Amino acid sequence: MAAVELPDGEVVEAQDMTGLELAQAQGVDAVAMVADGQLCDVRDRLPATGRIRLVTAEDPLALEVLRHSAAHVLAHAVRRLFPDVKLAIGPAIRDGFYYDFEFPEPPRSEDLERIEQEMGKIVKEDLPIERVELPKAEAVELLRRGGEVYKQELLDDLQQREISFYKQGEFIDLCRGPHILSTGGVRHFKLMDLAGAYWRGDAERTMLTRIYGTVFPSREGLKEHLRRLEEARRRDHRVLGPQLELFSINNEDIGAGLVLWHPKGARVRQELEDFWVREHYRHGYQLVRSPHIGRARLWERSGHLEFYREGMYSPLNVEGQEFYLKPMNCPFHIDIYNSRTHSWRELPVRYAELGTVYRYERSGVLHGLLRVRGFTQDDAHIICRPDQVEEEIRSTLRFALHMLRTAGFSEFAVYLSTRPAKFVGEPERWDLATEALRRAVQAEEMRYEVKEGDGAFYGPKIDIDVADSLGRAWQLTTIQFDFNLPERFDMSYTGEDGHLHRPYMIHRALYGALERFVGILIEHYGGAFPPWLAPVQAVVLPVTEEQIPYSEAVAAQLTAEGVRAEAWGRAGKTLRWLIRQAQLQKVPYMLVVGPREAEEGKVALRLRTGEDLGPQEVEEIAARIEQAARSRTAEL
RNA sequence: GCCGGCGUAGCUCAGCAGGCAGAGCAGCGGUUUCGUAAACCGCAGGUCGGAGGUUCAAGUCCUCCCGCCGGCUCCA
Repeated sequence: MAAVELPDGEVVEAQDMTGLELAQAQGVDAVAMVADGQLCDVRDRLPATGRIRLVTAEDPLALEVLRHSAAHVLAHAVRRLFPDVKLAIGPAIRDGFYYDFEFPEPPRSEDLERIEQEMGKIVKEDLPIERVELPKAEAVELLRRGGEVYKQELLDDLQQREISFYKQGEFIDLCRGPHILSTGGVRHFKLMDLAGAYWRGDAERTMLTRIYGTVFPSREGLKEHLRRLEEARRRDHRVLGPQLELFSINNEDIGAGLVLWHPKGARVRQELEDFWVREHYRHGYQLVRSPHIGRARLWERSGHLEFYREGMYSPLNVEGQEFYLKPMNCPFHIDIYNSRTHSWRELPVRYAELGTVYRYERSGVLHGLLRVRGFTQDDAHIICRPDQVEEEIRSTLRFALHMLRTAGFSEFAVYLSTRPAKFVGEPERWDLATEALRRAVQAEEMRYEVKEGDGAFYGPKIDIDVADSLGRAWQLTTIQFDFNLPERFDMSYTGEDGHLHRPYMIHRALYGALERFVGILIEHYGGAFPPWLAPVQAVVLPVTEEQIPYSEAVAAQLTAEGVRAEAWGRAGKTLRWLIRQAQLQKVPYMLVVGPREAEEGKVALRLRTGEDLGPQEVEEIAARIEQAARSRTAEL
């Protein structure tokens, strides 16, 4: 007997029937069921024992099923309009679904509308979605007749004897399921985009056309989703960057993926860097600096030319010698370490550098500040003894969280990546390092997830993702062991025993890259930086032209007290206009001065939040801003 | 790199099927002297991303290049 939980919580016993039959008997509108946490088709037979849950369309778990069915409706519509398309795959994804097709003629973006309309018809027709099981030989024959070369390839990989298809009206598709019961359930959908996608993600193979869409059980769900997309668009750092005069990047003369930091963006970055430098000194790091280029032999020795050449800029030739722009800082730091011998007593050595590197990224993957070709890593290399490894990882984790929390993030996800199939170094070292990583996260009481075999070929690692204000995850911190470079550069220290030993080396970046980090911060804060990062902290706004001299005096006084303040008064500009400008520039503090304030030597404080705090002494306001900046809170 | 979309004034965009390059904002000049998200009037501003080509005529059509945007296994 299987115990089946109904959506209202009631549990009934059932056997020898399908989930669908039970649902119909119970008058339940089930679209899927969950057995052992696995989503499965409600058309399946109930298992003999175990606990099953029937899921309705409203259940969040059903969303995946709905999306997958929507992908079929999309394929159905495309097949009707373009009978010669070949179908590839059409899964549910995080925000919706897609389907990959091979079109005889690539469709144009205008075709999306037609396809959407046809999908609407199929939904209205409310075609029952049925499952058809075929013996493998028949399945092969069916796909062969239809000329479905991609589906045939998928079928070749399947081991089962019975192959499932799903059929709705005249449309049939090889599919694992599960699916909702009829096309009528796919009401609130929208096609989002058209894109190219290689078959199986392989650039060597055919370029297919991918159509993206999204679908929700309710109109409100769809509207809310579109609203969130709009909100993300409003916070897009590529839009806010130029608007807030932070940076520019689309300059044909300079080159793709190369960033110009304008004064305000440079100020934000400078504040971050100042903080970063101070904290690194406080945490026992030594700062070093290294050049932007190095001779070919350096990169030969490091192995970069052998394994990372794709990612490097072409060499420069100077006086018959080849130089490369650095894609990483590590070889330089190692060279500093190797410039003399080291005793076991002086480890750990921690070298840190805001090191600007250049990497060749394929033109199509560049994206604002988030993916660029020239960027500054907040890099460091920790060189230590085996007995120090665990404590180094622990303190680095604490340090990372401190840096991320200060920047305004409070939700983290930690991932531990272990040894991959192809690796260098001794397994014993891998084990020690991996265990040290594991014990360190446990000791810090951080929840973490293991990504088995996902480490780099040269060592295991821990990555930290943060969630921003819209709940999006960004990978920032990475802490990686390296068993490759210490060998290649023959790094050593003299142990207590008087012999030379190979040290452990850990690469780590906390923010990742300054460019990317600032991009993420812009989106996280929607451009409204906390006082310590705001490029302009306060603007003084005169009510009439009469108060311009006074407003300038106030700004000068604040500047003298260390506040980033500007006087914005201009002939002919009303207070309303000035406030609007300040709001658009997201300046945290607006200091209004009219005749009354000028008379009393005060200013009226208005916050970016719209709050009006009335007249105050200038010193009072300076103290307030300094306090907010010093504490690095987001509070104004 | 590849597929699709795009590039018109500093910014946002209009310019339909080739036929004299437009608007709003910003800028500049003036008027207004104004109390918490856009006062009013005027002026100036463009090798239509670049280079070729088709045409009597190209912002518009074709080719190449540059740059930007969405995407390129979240696997039936």
